[in-house]
Amino acid sequence: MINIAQTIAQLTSEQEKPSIKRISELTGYSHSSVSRVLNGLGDQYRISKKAQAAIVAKAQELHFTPNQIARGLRLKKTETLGLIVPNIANPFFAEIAKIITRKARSYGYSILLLDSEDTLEIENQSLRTLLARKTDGIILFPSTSNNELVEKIHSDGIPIVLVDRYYQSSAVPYVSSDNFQGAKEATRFLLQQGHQNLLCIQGNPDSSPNQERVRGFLQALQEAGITNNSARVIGNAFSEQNGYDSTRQAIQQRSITPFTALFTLSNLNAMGAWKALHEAGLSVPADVSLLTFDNQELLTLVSPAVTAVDQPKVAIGETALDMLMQQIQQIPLAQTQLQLPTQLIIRKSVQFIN
Amino acid sequence: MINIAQTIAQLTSEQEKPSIKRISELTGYSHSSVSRVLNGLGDQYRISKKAQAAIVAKAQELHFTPNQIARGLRLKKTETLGLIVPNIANPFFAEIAKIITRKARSYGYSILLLDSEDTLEIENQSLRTLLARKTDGIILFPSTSNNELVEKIHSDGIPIVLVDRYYQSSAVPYVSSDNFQGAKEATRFLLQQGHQNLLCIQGNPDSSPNQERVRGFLQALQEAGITNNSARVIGNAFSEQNGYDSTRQAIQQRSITPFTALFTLSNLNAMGAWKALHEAGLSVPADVSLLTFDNQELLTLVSPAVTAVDQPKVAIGETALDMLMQQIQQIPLAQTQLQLPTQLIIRKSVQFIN
DNA sequence: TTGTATGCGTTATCAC
DNA sequence: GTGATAACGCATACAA
Repeated sequence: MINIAQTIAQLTSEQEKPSIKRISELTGYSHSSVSRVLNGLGDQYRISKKAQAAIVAKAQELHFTPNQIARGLRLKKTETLGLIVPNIANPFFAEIAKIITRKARSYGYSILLLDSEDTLEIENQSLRTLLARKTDGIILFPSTSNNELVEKIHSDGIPIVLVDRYYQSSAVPYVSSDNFQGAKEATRFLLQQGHQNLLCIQGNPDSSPNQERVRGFLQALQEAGITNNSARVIGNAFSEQNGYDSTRQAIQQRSITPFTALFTLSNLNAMGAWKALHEAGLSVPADVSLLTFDNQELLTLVSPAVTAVDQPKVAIGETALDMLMQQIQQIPLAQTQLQLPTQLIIRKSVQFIN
Repeated sequence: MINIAQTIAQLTSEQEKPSIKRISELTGYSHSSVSRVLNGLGDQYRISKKAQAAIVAKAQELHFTPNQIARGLRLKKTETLGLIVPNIANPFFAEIAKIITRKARSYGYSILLLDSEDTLEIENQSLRTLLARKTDGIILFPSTSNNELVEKIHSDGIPIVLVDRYYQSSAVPYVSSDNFQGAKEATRFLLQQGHQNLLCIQGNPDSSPNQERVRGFLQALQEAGITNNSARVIGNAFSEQNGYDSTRQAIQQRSITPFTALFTLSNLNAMGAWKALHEAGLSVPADVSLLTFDNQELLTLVSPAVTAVDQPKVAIGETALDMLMQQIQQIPLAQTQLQLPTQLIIRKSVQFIN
């Protein structure tokens, strides 16, 4: 009786996971042959039609899918890419993540998503995770303006590309918006509309996009003959809170430092500024004109719709992936440091004055 | 000469990747001992302090990190979770993804992110990808109202939990908002404010959240003695476009089917409706009151701020992960089908009339 | 206290 | 045409 029970148990457990070994047992062919056939190498190895048919049939019957873990171990490639973003809940990052995910899928690659919370500590922990998991490449939105671990990864020859932010005087490949030109163009537009007293609400001063945007802002002012404007750059974070606080403070000191236009350096900053302006009873653009870096759907919904510098998110995401895939395929990169042009989208939040 | 060159090449290539084998060679201890020490089992196996010290020192020197692929193959667990969302660029999904990613990290788990584009085909492809990659569990935001593959995965004992949407009369565990109660409460509020002629702009009629919301809407009307209102549910997708189109159409037919309040069933629908209302020169709430399911930051920025049904995103994300981890750890779930309470957030977009 | 041998599922090298 | 056999890097049962 015990034997029978055991036999039944065995038969039942014989419902093992489909594997090459199992197909080999069931068809009578060696696992080498099975592997070859299933990888489409049957003809190349001149395996008989009969054997091929039997193997394929059994594989389909068992719904066989190769174990990617085993495959990854053997092949030393996982067909997985690591993506580290500072905050996936921020639409800017989410939209680019979408582009990247979609394109990666078209390459047959999957995405391991890590959220660094805009923190060096978690960023590095995430990088180590990706290293241990042997992802074939890494796409990183850096949270700081330099990172030794990233430099090491790059010099170790592991494919990596930086997006949005980058490191000064570093050879690590990156793709970002042309923040300098974008900010300069936006500032010029403000000046053309007759605004002389501008106020710039910046984000994280330690980040390259912010630095470049501020540089564009100041350069446009300088070219217009307006000098000594560095005091007109306030704020310190890419957050709604900072946009709100900085704007409130600016409004209070308006008698000392007057302004007719606000240039916010990110979408979150713009949202905060917008709130503060409305709370103070100031009307856009009648009282204060508003222009922001980083175009977003919601800017078209508020009234008046907000004039914005649009970043080429699709191009950024696709280029990042292309650059990464080229590294993975050992194709030398034509350009390793790319700054893509932005576009000024004129809406209703900037008024002409004189 | 050739020999020398070869020797040098060997020496150089001797810079192999750090591995247990390598540490074993360098320290003179067997790889079993190395593995044990590195997994913190040194004392348990009574490995000498001296050996432990030597092994740990060498591991640190080489910056050894265990290869998670090999580990996964051996241990049959990857410490990776699959997350399939319909659209990572939609803030609702992105915010929950953030919660999930963060909490997963605290468990030591990583997230493989797939975007199904709200399509059954890509959803199934994504599921197969996760199966092949042997993720320890799957969190799925379904794109349809049933899916045989999901049922099979669940009956195969693979940990899975559905989020936001779920399947009728299915045993697959899920967590979502209490869409019925939320919609009912919102509708009641509209009625209390004196509105009798309501119009509901729905999302995907094939999805469970939409069905439940519509049910709540109709039930509240019925309880108020208002009948024959099914004609007052229009639209067919959770998109801005559908919100826009449906609203425009409703405005045109306003003389036939008058309405004083609009109840949109998602944030994107609300955005579209908002646009259409403004384009038509209708003022909120003076001409038309607006209330939407799905609270979002941007609803506080527009003027007037929009009254909304807030879904407990944090609780949804965390509960989903808890339920998944319990399955992974073979802990029986106390409840497999959870509907979490929503909260009506009253702002300025609904006017009292009589 | 430590080492040997085996296997996870796959692909690749070689032999016949 | 096909099949042993080894190897990827790790963990572990079994020895000693």
